[in-house]
Amino acid sequence: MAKNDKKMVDAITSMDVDFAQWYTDICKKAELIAYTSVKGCMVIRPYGYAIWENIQRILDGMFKETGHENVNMPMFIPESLLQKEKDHVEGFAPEVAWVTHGGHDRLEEKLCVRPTSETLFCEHYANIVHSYRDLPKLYNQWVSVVRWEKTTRPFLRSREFLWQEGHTIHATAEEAIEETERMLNVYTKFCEDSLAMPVVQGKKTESDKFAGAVSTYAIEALMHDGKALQAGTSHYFGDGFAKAFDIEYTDKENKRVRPHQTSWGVTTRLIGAIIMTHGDDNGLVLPPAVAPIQAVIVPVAMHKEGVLEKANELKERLKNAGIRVKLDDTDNSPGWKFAEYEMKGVPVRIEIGPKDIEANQCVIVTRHNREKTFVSLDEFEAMVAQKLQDVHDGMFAKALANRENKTYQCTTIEEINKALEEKGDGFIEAMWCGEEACEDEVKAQTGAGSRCIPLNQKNLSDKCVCCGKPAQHMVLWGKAY
RNA sequence: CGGGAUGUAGCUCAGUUUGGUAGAGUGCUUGGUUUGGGACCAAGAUGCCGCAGGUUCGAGUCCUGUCAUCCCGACCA
Repeated sequence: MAKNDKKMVDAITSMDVDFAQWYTDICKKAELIAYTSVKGCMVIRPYGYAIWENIQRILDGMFKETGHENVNMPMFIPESLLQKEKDHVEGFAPEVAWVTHGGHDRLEEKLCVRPTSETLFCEHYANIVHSYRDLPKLYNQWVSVVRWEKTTRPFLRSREFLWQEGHTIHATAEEAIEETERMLNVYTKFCEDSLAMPVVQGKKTESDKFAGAVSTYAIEALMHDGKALQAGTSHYFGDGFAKAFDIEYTDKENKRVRPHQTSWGVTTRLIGAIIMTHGDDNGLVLPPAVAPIQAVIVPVAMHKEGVLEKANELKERLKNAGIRVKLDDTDNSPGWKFAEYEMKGVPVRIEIGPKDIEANQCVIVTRHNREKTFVSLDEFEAMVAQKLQDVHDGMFAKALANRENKTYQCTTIEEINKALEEKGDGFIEAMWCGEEACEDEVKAQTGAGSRCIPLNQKNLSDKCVCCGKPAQHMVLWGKAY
């Protein structure tokens, strides 16, 4: 540890002292966001947006790989259209923003700013789906949506947020269910392989599912402070929306039948998840796959002959190797740069100075553990690539260990409270009878709500943790963002 | 939406009790010296004191309203 540690830590609030303040500090100091004069609407600054662009690029590739096409729907929904599906409108009505005027004139029918686009997709599908030959339609869009949240936080809960929403329509229930599961798996793979973030796949309980869905699946992640964050959802709609929006097609037997639908989405909340899963007291720690800068080169004693030339040469070598690299040749001190790029979460730092050049080497420092390695320039590109992989693996292992240390099996409410009290917030695995009353009771008595019914079930007991009646499922419980 | 707190230079904050010419540190600009964990010297620039009303000869300071941010609840991706 460097002797100047204290000075660096002073830059942000320690996560152990005040996790919420630490989170806000990271958002601002790593230049991810800036606040604006509109509550809950933030500027996503270039560095933050670059993370989102990388998330988009990778996910969009995965969507295309699974046969999806991108489209763009209007941002306005007429009130009458929103109201076609009863559960859907009831679920979203409390948080929609309305447009009532165009210029100076009051609108005949007010327009809702989309909180999600099921209704628009359904209206469109009713127009273009006529035959089994028209199915499936596998659509996705990258847009922003608006939900009039009461309490807002950068990335985690803003009134406008960026997301992708996939909307698909299929000939049969089986196909649609398969799609729902496929996309849940795509999200899981993305979180684990690209964000180094382990997630639990599960099904939402009846009370917690999407407004209008038959079933909602989700991936749940555990943050460093032991609180849960829903990282993505995938819904199966059955033919409920098709009924409400009068979507029908003619099948091979010349019969009129209803198609089955899905929708699925992830949002800029994933950036919040990255911050809270991987960050530390020195700042952000970014997964290499989505880091805007994967490797930063810090020249030492820059004015000395040959240093900057060598640094530039290393930059070119990494660029040619397909690594996102930045050379910082500003005249800030090396120490300043070290701290700066740690705050920004750059996975790998390369130091190159006169002593290194003489020895045909450089120093590679990995962000997640701040380990230094001296590396021969002969194997430079391969070693940087290896270190990026090490950072990813190390981050994943650390996040998984955190989750495992904070996952508690309980068979009574007393045990839940005891675990949360003694070990801190975390995931609770406990059996449940399936009654909403018990779900509510557990939350009321422990503060931990049901997060999901994990697909990977364990049989911890044959009795409900709350009422003691026969258990149906193991539920994952936790306090959530 | 309920309870609490805060808005003054890019950032962190003092000044508000007791109304009287707008402050500090840091950052920024320029020049020089430096450079392996947030360097140093010198000179310089930077403010509708969140916004709108009101009281007053005079408001950063007092009063009313409003907006934003943070924390704790209820609701949510």
